[in-house]
Amino acid sequence: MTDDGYLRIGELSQRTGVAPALLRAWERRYGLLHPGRSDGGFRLYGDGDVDRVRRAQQLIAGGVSAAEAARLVLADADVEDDLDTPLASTPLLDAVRRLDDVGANAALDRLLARFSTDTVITDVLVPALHEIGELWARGELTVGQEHFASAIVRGRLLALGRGWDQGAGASAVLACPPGERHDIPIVMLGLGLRARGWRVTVLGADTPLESIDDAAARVGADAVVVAALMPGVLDDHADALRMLAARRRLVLAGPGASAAQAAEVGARYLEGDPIVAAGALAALVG
Amino acid sequence: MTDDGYLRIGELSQRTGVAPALLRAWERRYGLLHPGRSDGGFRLYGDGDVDRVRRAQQLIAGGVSAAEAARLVLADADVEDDLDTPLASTPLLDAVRRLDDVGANAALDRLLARFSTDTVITDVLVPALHEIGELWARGELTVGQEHFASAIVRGRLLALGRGWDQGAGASAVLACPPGERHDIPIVMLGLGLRARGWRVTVLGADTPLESIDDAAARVGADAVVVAALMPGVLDDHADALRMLAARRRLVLAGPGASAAQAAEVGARYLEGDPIVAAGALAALVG
Amino acid sequence: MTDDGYLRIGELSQRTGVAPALLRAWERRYGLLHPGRSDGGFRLYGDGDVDRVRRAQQLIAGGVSAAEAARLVLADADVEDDLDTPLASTPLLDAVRRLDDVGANAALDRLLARFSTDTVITDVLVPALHEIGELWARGELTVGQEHFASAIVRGRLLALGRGWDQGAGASAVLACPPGERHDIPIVMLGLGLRARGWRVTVLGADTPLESIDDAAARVGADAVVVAALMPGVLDDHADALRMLAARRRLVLAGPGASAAQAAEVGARYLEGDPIVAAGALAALVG
DNA sequence: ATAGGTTTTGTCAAGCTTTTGTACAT
DNA sequence: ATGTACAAAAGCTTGACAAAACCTAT
Repeated sequence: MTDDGYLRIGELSQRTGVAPALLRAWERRYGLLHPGRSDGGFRLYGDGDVDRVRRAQQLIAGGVSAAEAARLVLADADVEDDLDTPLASTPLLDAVRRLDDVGANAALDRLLARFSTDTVITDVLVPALHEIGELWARGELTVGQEHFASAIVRGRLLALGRGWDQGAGASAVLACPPGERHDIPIVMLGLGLRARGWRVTVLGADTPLESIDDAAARVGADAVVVAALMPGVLDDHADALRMLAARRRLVLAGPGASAAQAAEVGARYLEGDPIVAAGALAALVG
Repeated sequence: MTDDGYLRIGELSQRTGVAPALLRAWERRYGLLHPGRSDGGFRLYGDGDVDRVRRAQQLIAGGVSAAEAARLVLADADVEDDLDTPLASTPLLDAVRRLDDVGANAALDRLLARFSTDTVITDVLVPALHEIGELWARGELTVGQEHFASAIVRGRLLALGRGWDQGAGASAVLACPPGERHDIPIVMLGLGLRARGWRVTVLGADTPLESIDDAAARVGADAVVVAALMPGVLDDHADALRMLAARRRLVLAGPGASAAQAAEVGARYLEGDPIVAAGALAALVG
Repeated sequence: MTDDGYLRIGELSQRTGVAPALLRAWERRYGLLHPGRSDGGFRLYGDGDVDRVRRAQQLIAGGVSAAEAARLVLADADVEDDLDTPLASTPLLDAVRRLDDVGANAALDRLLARFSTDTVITDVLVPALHEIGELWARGELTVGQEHFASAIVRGRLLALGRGWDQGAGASAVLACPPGERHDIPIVMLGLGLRARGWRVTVLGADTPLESIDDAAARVGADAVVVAALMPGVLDDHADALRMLAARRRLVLAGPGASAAQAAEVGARYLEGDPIVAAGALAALVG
C-alpha cells in the first residue's frame, strides 16, 4: 500500500489542484488518504492517492459534501480491494460475524461471478469453513454464527448443483454415514464431480448405509462415496461397507476415514479437499 | 436504504428545484422522505430520494394536491418493494431500457436462484431476446440497448458454462457459420447439452467451416452443431458442410437452416429452441 | 556493475547536466551511484551510471523528491535483475491452442487471484491477445481458436465488470463505432475506469453513434469513449462525432483513431493500452 | 419566512523540522 | 576529493477562524 509512496504533498497538490493544507485536513478529518512517511516525517503518496483525490474532487464538484465524498471514495476503495484480492474470504467472514445474510450472499455472488466453482470451493470456502471452525473453537464465534455460515454456504452450493442428477455421464451417490452431520464436503465433492460431467445424487448427512445401497441401485451408480469428517464414525460399519464395496465401486473420503480402513473393507480412499478428491475419482473411473 | 444517503438538502434542492424549506415540510407533514443524518444532524439523501421528489413534483404539476402526491409516491414505492413475478422477463427488460447493469444482473440472479438454467433460458431469455428484437424493430429500443442486453445475457450464460468442456460425456463443437454473428443461441444450446452431461466447445460467431473441422478433430467431437439465425448464410457452404458431415455427425440448427438443406449435405436438422434442440441431440447420440 | 568505468565526474556532469558536487551528494546520501576509482582516487563512471542519473533527473523533474527518485531508480534496477515471469501468458495460450476451456479459466483464475485486474490486463491479456492475433496471421492458430480465446477473455472480463454501473463516481459510456467488431478493448477500458471509481456503461461493438448519444443522455455520462481498432471505421462519421462532442466530453481511442482525427471533430484522443487510457481519462476529468 | 444557534469545511498562521543544492575549508 | 556548513524551499503540527450551509422553532 505504502509500497509505491513517492510523491510529496506539494506534487500531489500540483497534480490534483487541491491545496496541501486541504489534503492534510481531508486526511485528518476523514481518513481519505494514508500516506507513508519519509524518515523525516514527510508524507509520501502513491499513484492510487492521486486517483482518490480526483474522485473526491469529482464528487464534491457534483454537490456532495466533503465528508460524504470521502466516505464514498473509501467505500469504493473496498470495491477495488475486492477487485485486487478477489479470492479473500474476509468479506464472507465479516458478513458471518454480523449475521448479515445479504452481505454473505453478495460476497458469494462476487466470487462465483468471477471464478469457477472449483476455485471458489478450494480457495475460499474450504479455508473459510476451516477458519470458522477454529474461531468457534477459540470462542470467537458463537454456535449461531457457525450455523448461519453453514446454512448459507450449503444453500448456495445446493443451488449450484441444481439438476446435477441429470445427464449422461457417470453416476455417483454421495452420503455421510450415520452420526456424521457435516454434509457440506460431500456437496462440494458433488459439484466437483458435476463439473467433470458426472451425474450426482447427494443423500446428505447421517444416512444409514442400507439407504445408500438402495439409492445406488436405484440410480445405477458407477461410484458410491461415503465421506466422514469425524474419526470413528465409520468404525462400527465395517460389515455394511464391505457389502457395499462388493456391489459398487466404493470410495471413502474425508479425514474421518483412512486408506487403511478403506483397504480393509475393499474400498478406495480419496485424499485431499473435495475438489481434489473429485478429480481423483473422475480419473479413477474415466 | 439509508446506506447510500450522501446528498445534503441544498444539493437535493438544486437537483429537483424544490426549496429546502419545502423539502423539510414535505418530510414533516407527509413523511415523503426519510433521510439519514450526519453526525452533526444534517440530512443526507440518496439517489432514490431524488426520484421521489421528482415524481411528487410531476404529480403536483399535474394538479394533484401535495398530500395526495406524497401518498401516491409512497404507495408506488411500496409496490416496487414486492417484486414477486417469478418467471416474467419484465424486470430484465426494464433494466435493459434503463441501461441498468446492476438491475439486469439482479433480475438474472433472482431467476437463476429460483429456476434451473434450462427453464430460465426457455421461459425467460429466449422470449426476452425475441421481444428485444421486436422492440428494436419498432424503434422502441436503440441498437445500444440491444447490444447492452446481448452483452449481459451472453456474459451470464458464458459464466454459467465455465468449465463445460470438462468431463467424460459426449463432446460437441458448436459454431456459427461465416456471416452469422448471433452466437447467443449456440451458447444456450451448449448449456442445454452441458446439463445433459455433454462436453461442450463453443467457437462462437462467424467461424470458418475449416476451423470447425479443425476444432472437432482436436477435441474428438461426437457431434458438430452449426447454427444459423439469418437465412442464406449457409447457402455458399454446401461443399464444406458436406465434407464436415462426412467426417463427423453434423447437425444444423436455427431458423437460418432447414431440414431440406440439412438433408442435402448429409446432416440432421434440429428444430425448436436451443434447449429443445439440446434434448433432441442428446437423444440422437445417447 | 562498474566493470567499464571510464567517465570522470566532469564528463558525467557534462553529459547529464548535473553539477559534480550534486553527483557526489547523491552518491553519499542515497547511494545512487557506485563508481570505481582510478589509481589516484578519481571516480570512474560507466554507461549505466549515465542512465541512472538521467532517470533520476526525469523523476525529479516530474515532482518526485531526490531521495525517492534515487530509491525508485535503485528499486527499478533490482526489478530488472530478477526476471521472474509469473505473469507469462504461456499457460493461457497453451490452453487456447488445445481449446481447453477449463485450462484457460484456471490460468485466468490464478492470475486474477494474485494480481490486480489492471496488471492482468496490461501485462497478460493485452500481450496475449496481440500474440494470438499474430499467430493467427501466421496461420498457427485457426479462427476458431481465436474466437474461443476471445469468448473466454470477454466472458471473464465482463464477469469482473458486474455492477460497474453502480456508485457515485463520474460516468462513462463506452462503445465501438459501426463496423468495428472488437469490443474487448472497451471492456478493458471500462474495468480500468471502474478501478478508478467510475461508473461504466458498455454498449459493445458495432454501435450506431445515435445510440451512443441516447445512452449517454440516459445515464448522464460525464464522458463518452468511442474506440476503434481498425483504421477507417470512423471516417464516415465525422458529423455525428462532432455532434456528440458538442454535447458530451467525447474521447476517441484505439489505433483506428488518431489525435488529428479527434481534434477535427472536437474530441480528445487517448493513447496507449486500455489501462493507460483509463488513467489518462480519469486525469482529464478529475 | 425569519431568527438564532450549530455544523461543516476551506484556509491561514506560528513555530519548528526536513530536505537538498551549493559553497567553503581542508 | 572529502567533509562540513548553510540557506532556501518545502513540510509538519497545532490551533484557530470565518463563510457557507444547515438545524429547529416560532
